[in-house]
Amino acid sequence: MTTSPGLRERKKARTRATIQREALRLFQRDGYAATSVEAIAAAAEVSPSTFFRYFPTKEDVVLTDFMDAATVERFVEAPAELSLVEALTHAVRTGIAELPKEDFELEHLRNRLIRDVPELRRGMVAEMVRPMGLLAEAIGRRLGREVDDDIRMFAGAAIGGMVLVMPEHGHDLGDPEALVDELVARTRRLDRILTLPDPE
Amino acid sequence: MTTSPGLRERKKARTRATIQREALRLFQRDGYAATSVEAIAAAAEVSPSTFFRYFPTKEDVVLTDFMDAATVERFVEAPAELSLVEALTHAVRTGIAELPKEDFELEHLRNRLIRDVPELRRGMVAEMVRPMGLLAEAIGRRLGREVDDDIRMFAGAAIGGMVLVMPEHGHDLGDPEALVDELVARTRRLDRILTLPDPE
DNA sequence: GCCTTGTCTGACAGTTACTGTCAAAACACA
DNA sequence: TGTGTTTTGACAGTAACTGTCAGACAAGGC
Repeated sequence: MTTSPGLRERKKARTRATIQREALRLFQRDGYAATSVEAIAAAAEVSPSTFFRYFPTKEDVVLTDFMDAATVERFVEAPAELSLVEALTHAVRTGIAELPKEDFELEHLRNRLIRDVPELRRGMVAEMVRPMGLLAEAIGRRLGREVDDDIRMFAGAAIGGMVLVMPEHGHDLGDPEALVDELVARTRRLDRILTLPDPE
Repeated sequence: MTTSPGLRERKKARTRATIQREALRLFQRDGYAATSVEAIAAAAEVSPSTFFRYFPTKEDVVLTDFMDAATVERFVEAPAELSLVEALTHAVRTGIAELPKEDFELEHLRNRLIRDVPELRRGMVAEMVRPMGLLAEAIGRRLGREVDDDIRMFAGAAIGGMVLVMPEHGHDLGDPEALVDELVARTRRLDRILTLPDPE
């Protein structure tokens, strides 16, 4: 895994990371709207064309999906006694914990941007459809059960339930632990609201 | 109310309706992306500037909010024995029923566009934050209860729960009754998934 | 080392959604 | 009819994308 997968691949990964890092830095410094793709490309020392090859839109630099394959796996494999919502919390929580603190800095910056820039907030919500779908499938796997409308609704409701209460925390949640605490509190609430009916 | 509110207002309303009608017609004929704002403006016999005065973005021609003040009112005033989800169904259902069939045609066209054009679908989901907020407040009013995080989560979950199952109906739902049936079936499911805990 | 093959990059031109400004036109009201 | 306000159209400008194409660069066989 950590062994070199070819010079080409490594270079691509580095370019991508550089673009994202520089972009976030500029967004923070000058504001999202005021930072042009051209400026980002210049800061990352690539051409605008290259920028768009790595990120299809300017938004996507900030909105990389927060529910990845690893999170899904942790959700499915979570201790059996946990409820669905608890398992989800568990998955996200351990994900945050495993994050190197350098990455967490970036993550934190991303979250602040999403919270503060309306356009990004909007994009984030729009992007939630994918996590919903992923969660639905993951629930199916965790329960060893066909994905039906009940599961799809449950998944959508679980993600949708967080939309209005997330922007709430105006405080910054700079360190991982505070964020996790917040998350746990929220999801405990969510667990009392949601119930997945038995199949059929 | 129905008496003329001045020539000016009437003309504005007509212009707005014309723009929207022409836009939807062109979207249907040529496709959403292939129809430029300039073309819409020309078809509606206004200037592009005027188009943007009536609709801040091209998307907004299609994405006029489906949860308006009247729906909220019907929700709040729905029979007391109905559950929250049932009351919501009731509100939407009666809203559809009251729609003149000409308007329903347009509504139907809009729904098809939203379903079929990815960009619009995305926009629709992004726009759901507002209905969520409206629903949260409406729930507070209906229950005569302060809007807290439980209510916010419930509202978000109720709307979010529909996201994955709505695109499902590939069939067209051309007539209002079929649509209502579909809606009722969905929301009955939703009612078993969601529970609003008592305050505190 | 060298050459071929496939991939990545940069330059460029073009489209279009959207913004802001300003003078002219259309309406409201006396 | 005249005056003040609102609405409109023309125009210029910005910036996010899209598509194309030739040149640079890495991978792998010789």
